[in-house]
Amino acid sequence: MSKSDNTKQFIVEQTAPLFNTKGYAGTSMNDIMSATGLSKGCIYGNFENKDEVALAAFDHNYNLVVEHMKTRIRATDNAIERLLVYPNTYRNYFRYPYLQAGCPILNTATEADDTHPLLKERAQQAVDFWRTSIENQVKRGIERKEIKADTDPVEIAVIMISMIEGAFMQAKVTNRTKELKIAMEFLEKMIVGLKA
Amino acid sequence: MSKSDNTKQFIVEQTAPLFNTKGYAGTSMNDIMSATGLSKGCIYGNFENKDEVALAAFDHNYNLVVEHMKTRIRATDNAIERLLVYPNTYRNYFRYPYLQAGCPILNTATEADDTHPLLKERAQQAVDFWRTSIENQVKRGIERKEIKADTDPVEIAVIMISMIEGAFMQAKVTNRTKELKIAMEFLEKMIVGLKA
DNA sequence: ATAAAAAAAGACCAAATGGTTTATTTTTTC
DNA sequence: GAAAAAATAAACCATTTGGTCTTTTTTTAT
Repeated sequence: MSKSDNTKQFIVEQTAPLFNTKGYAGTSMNDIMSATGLSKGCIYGNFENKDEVALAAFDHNYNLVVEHMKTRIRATDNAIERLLVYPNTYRNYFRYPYLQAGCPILNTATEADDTHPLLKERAQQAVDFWRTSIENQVKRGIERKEIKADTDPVEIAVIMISMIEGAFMQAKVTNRTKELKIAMEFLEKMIVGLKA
Repeated sequence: MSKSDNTKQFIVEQTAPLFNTKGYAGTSMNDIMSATGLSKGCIYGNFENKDEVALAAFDHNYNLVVEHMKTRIRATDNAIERLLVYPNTYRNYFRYPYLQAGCPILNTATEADDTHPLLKERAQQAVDFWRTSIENQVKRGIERKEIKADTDPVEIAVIMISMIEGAFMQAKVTNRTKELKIAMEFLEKMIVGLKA
């Protein structure tokens, strides 16, 4: 890894929480400079512009979540358990630094949907990938007779994502986990109810 | 109504969609000036600062949603129908100009949760009020024997709000209503299933 | 050890930011 | 219809914005 690759990585790591907290419009080049302790020349030597930093920061935040899920999902041995990883993770979001400022997908989607096409596209791809992942997990669960055959994979995926993101929003804005807990418990009951 | 009351109202009406679309950090005084066609002096003659305009704009957006719900709910004659108003409205959000840029609660909550205490408080109050309203509707429905006695009002409220906001986010970021439709249909089935 | 190349620092820039102040216009009151 | 008051326009301000350019430092290759 070259020096600049290193710096690039460093900038992304330091600014990713910033963008997730303050949003794209709310994060300035000055914020980026003080978060990294680097000069403007250095930032612009490694990235074209603020946009590129923001996109890299989103990718980073998103990847952290995906990697977390992948790791936990690998540790399971049936479809029901795999699905339970999602509500279980989000219910304890405060344990994971990259979720403390909120879900990067939710934050980016709501800010960028009418303002920033590139970020919006990233958020959209993230949502689509998430939905497809859940769908596939349900499908494979049906094939392996771990999940009831009449389960609708798309419906399950949509319900899970909606519930998680909606409940997460409430947790963040109320500083309570009561609603999040209720919603995640409902989801867990629903998932367990899919058992074949 | 005095001249300035009129202008104040005008400024709020013209900027409310702006703030809902571009967010607080993304909306500048210049945006406000061109949206209203008024001078800076006039804006600052009617509002202390950008903050005050933003808060008034949120209140306006939020009130439009609340009034819409109230009106539709008044036209129903049982608890099940009343609950159905929510998924029914959000599923057709594109019909209502004040929802086209997104749900003001969701947008404000996700932007302000870590950045703008005053706006955050407004969003929090909105969420709390919404949850309480649904809870009360469920409770009254139980009293009037329109809803099953073993229904948990809090759980229903949390599930409804989470589902609506989470599905709405997906609709906005994907430019599709597929997910929103699936989620709202699920909600509707669930609500109808509460019938005593 | 040194020359060349890469990376980082920091001075610089024009434009935009939120906000104030003064001037002008409009409205109200008598 | 004139004087006072209120509302609006517009010039102005310091600061911050995203971004560039030149200089200095650090790294790399010989």
